[in-house]
Amino acid sequence: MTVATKSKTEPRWTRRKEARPEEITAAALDIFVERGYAATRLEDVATRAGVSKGTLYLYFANKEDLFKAVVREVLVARLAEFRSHIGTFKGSTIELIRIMLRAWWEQVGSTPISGIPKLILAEARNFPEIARFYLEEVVRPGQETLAALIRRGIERGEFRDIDPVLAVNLLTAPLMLICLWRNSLEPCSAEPIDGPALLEAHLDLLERGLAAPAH
Amino acid sequence: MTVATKSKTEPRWTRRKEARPEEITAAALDIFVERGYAATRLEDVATRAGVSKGTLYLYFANKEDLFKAVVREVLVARLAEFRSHIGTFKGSTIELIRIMLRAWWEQVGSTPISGIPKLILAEARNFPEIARFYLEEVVRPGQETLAALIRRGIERGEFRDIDPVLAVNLLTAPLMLICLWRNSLEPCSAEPIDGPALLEAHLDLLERGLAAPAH
Amino acid sequence: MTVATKSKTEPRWTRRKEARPEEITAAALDIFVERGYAATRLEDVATRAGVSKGTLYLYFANKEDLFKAVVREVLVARLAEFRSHIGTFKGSTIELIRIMLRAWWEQVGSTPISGIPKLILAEARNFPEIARFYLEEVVRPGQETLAALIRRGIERGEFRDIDPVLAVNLLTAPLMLICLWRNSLEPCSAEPIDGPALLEAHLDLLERGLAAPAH
Amino acid sequence: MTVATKSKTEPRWTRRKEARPEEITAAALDIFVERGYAATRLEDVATRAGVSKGTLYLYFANKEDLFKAVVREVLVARLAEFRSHIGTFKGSTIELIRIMLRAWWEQVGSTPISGIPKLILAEARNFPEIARFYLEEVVRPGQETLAALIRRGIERGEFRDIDPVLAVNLLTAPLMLICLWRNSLEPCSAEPIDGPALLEAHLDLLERGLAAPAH
DNA sequence: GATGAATGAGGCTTCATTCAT
DNA sequence: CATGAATGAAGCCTCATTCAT
Repeated sequence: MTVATKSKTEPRWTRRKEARPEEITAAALDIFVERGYAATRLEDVATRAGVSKGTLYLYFANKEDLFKAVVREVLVARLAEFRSHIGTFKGSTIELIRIMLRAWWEQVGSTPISGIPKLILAEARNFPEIARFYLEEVVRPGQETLAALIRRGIERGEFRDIDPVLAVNLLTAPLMLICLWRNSLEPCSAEPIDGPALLEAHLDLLERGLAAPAH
Repeated sequence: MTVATKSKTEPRWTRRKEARPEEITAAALDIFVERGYAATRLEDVATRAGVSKGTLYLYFANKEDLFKAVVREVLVARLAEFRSHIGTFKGSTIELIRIMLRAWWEQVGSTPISGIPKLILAEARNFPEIARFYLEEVVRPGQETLAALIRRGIERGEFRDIDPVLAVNLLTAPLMLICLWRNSLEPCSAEPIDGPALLEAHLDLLERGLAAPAH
Repeated sequence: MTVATKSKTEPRWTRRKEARPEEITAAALDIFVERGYAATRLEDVATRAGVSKGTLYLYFANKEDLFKAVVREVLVARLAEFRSHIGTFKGSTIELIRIMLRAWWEQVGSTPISGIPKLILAEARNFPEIARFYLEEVVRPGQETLAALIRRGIERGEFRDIDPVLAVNLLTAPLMLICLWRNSLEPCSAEPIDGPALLEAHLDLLERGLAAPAH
Repeated sequence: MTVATKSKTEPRWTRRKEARPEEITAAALDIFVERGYAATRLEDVATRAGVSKGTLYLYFANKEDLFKAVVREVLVARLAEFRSHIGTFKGSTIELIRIMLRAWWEQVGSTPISGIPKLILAEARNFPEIARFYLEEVVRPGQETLAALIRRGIERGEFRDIDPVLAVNLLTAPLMLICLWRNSLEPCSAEPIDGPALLEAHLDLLERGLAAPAH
């Protein structure tokens, strides 16, 4: 929220107050993803953020508020960024999809943000409000954007006739798999998933599997 | 104190000792899936199982023990059942896969067992031991079985050359999506996923996407 | 309560019901002495007595009642026995004392009954009623008997002039020490006290320490 | 919520963090001595210490840890104090003993520390570790010191030939009696023991009973 | 603003007690 | 009579939250 052009007034303070909330939500994201909401102790969040327990309450009303802030902040920031890209895609539909998935890997799949889906899946039933927020702000828009892409492919004769909704689910399933694997089983000594390779294989499968029959 | 004149009141325990553990784990599975481990209160488990709090401790040493019993029991029971089927598959490889996925839907995807993957993904980092158990007893054998199927398809010239490990991930990703969706977002008023339709679309995609080029 | 003259009716039962209460109190004495009242679990008492938990309640109304029964039974039985001896003592006073202490060792100090004083000291403040019972039925009569002995020694010119009450305390202190040591520190790997030797040394000390000056 | 207009209400914590542990162990000593370990409720300890239940856990990991801290703190503090006195004794051996016992009365017998022996005797078998600690740090050194005194008396021709170990037990038995009486039966309306008088009588008995034969 | 000592509601767990068999 | 499965009150302990400094 607070940004670059800030005053130079307090010279003796090295840690800038304005950065606090972000430092805290970043720390909280890590621990919420790692342990889940209920098992996360605010003391641990505070410690990882380098502040005291009491300080959390200067910025967030309570644990639930912090949780929502974590989800919202990360999502809201990324969503804006993502949407701006989507409009600019050009070329053949499968090429658009290829570019999108690669961008997704760069900005989500390979970053701590990949922890958000795991967090939400795990806590959805304890936080229906957050689940709905996520559904409406992330899932639905994402699905609609992708469904539009699929429809574009069908209309342009690139893809065979397929239910766009089902196609969107098939398109996104491996992305979910990557997010969840990376943030749950992989840290428990499972061998890591090779994200880029899986995405390329997925794209190959999609290209052939969606292709319209050769006239 | 006076006992003589009452004889038809509801009995304190009509059911058998042998039935109790399953009744309890069934109730516990529901609630663990719904809320996660930490947020699950044993009192709620007891109530849903129709027993008192103390009764849980006649069968399980503590909460963690109950949790492990839930995972182990459900998995172990299903695994045995599943393995017996796998050996009997015959016919073309894609047909085998088709039969397997449909069987999976019948026995896992459409049942409460679909909650187990969600539970494990959510709690893996709090229960690394269970994560490892699941990896070794479920994930790895499942992946190996499927990888063998893929290899069979390649060797018989049915499938194009593809990394079997990646193919297995692509094959299973929509199954995971179904499990997770059904047990997290769907109960929060998200529109339900049509499992059978998604699986058929998935199979179509696989059939075309894996097919060897018609040379 | 139930006694010797019992019918010969049920021939197929080997374990006689009438022995039950004593078997239970004997087991309970051991465990109460070992762990204290609060830390004693009735399940352990039942197991050691070779009966089920429910059976305890056929003979004792509740835990407290069992505790009181243990104390009372052991004490009442011994007290009667002891009192019968006391009247018969003869000879010089120090000789009487010598005989008494040796009898005490035989019948109390070297037996499980030595656990009773430890039990009562440990639980007196939680069971004032028992403490008072013990004071009035055991401590006070014992002290009076001994005080009478001391007075007899003084009157007969055997002992120097000493406050009989204090003398009784000095007389009994090593007995207490033996009881407590044997039932608390000794089982924790402390080297055992040699009861008979200590009593003999105590008697020697008393003989010289109480002796009237040779005028 | 509104804070401004109240400012003179009782403060939640006026005392220092450093004072708390001692306040708590002092309160705990009282209640542990009074009720025993198992029957002591931490809530009562907290109340007597003037803090809340949770506060105990800021200073002690759990109930057992608190118990050990009570024993250790009281003993360690007194032991150091006591040892410093012992070296400085001079004069005839019986005179040394006389001085020691009087010092013991001042510093132990007449103070709450007299509750420790009762506590340890009562709980030894539940806390063998503490029993051993007490044996090695208190009982054994004390016995050795006293045995050395006895030997000194024998060597200097003041005392007759007696087994020093037995003599030590006879020497300390009345002290134990005082400790136990004061902390168990006496609070249950038993008439109090006159400590100083008993100790003087004990010293008289010892002086005569241990004295070497006249010529 | 920032701290961390203090609080106390709430959950896990034990075990004395009950009662259908 | 005897059993032992079942109960639920009670106590230990955790941790989100508050607030004097």
